[in-house]
Amino acid sequence: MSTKPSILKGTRDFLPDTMVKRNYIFNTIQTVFQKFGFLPIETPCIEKTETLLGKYGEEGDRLIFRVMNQGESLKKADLKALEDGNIGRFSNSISDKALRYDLTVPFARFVVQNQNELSFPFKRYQIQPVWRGDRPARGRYREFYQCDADVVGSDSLIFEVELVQIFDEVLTRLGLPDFSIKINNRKILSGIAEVCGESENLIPITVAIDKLDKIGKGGVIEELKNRGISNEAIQKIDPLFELSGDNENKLNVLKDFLAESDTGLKGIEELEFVFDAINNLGLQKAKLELEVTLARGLNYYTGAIFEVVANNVNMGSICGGGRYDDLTALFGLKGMSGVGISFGADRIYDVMSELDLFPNELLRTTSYLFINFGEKEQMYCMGLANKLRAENISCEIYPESKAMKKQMKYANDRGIPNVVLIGSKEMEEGVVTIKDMTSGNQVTKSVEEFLKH
RNA sequence: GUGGUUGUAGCUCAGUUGGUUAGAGCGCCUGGUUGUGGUUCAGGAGGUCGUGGGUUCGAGACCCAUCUUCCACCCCA
Repeated sequence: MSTKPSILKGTRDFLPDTMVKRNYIFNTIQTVFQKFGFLPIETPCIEKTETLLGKYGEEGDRLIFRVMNQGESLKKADLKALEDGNIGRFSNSISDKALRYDLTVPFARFVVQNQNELSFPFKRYQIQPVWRGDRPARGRYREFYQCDADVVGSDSLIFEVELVQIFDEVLTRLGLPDFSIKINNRKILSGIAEVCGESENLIPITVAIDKLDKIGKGGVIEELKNRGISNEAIQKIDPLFELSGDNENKLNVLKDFLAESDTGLKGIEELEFVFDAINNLGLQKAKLELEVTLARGLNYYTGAIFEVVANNVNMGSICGGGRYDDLTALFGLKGMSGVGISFGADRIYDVMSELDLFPNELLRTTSYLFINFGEKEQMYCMGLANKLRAENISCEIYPESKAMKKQMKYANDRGIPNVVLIGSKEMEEGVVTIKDMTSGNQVTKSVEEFLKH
């Protein structure tokens, strides 16, 4: 019995015309990463569960794809836990491995494990798929690629600046017409909570104010109330909702607001450094915006936080990133500050498709198709193809001497711009007939002239 | 995970208050005399109407379940 084949929800097959566009994105990102001195690594797609669990917050843990144990070890299943409804313990009893949820945590593990082989500050890039047991939606997949660049072993703020430059360079190269790099600092968020006397409620506060642009000021205040934040604190925060003007303005307001908080002021100082540097160096297409409401879900961030959105497109953030002071400490290596960014290639793809930003010539992977007229001609064409390929010109030979109509159609469907016709007549005379598939024009030239280009 | 929504040919969709052999456009295949694609003309193939139950003399249309699609929330790349 054959069933209709299908793939898992949230996963995708990529056809060639999609792949050439995806590769174009990956190559662009990789080129820029290399330009800034980042080195490539890879890590396994499957990790020990203990490596991943507890690094992404409660919601994150829930979305990690667990991989079941094999064979005999399944007998260790904790059926009692299952009966008690303790799904977590039951899962752990039948699974001790999981698919990676992002590239940052495995990277932290990698750094600790290989610390003696690395020289610091270590700058790595990594382009690999990650998996999330999320419900798929527009721009959200269960399997998708992340393109990460991180630096560990330095708390220098020049990396924050360089990472902003990388965002700018990559997305400008890809032709995005209008995008914003939003930046904030966890220390500012801590400072806000501190000034309000709600330090212990940092997470609920940030989650609530993160939604400002979605649910508006009223909605945020309500949410803060629901989360048990005191009225005095809410009143205190209030002016921040009205924060407007340019980045400098916002920083000045914040400076007053956070005057009592050393942590908060430190955050401002860090941001000022980044803004000053970027003002000096300039950006190509990106707008760099201070966004106090930017929080981001990942718990491990401690300093700068980044998020990039494409303007005028209905799509979540296309890139993210931030500084994490102590991620490697979780694996036993202290004092290793890190900062990194991630490009969501799949979402960038979706945005570029929507805005029609892919160059047309991407699909033209083959320049010449040799029409096949028979055994003798085929061999002769293979010789010419050899010479073209030696010059790095891509070409192919139709594999059978089928009806010319079929061969031409193949060239047409494949978007091959030139067809080479060499029948017995051309062979005898030492010439080739070349048809330009766009115009339909045909010219005949000598073999030498054809190979010269 | 919560609420709603969708499912008919490879694709986009029609299909009248349940009633014979389920349609269109595009795509695909074949041909318009054996060296010409894209355009044009003439033919053709292709659907157990998501799946499994149920109501009915009769279901693509109605009911239930399940899967799937899309949207919002949650969260996120």
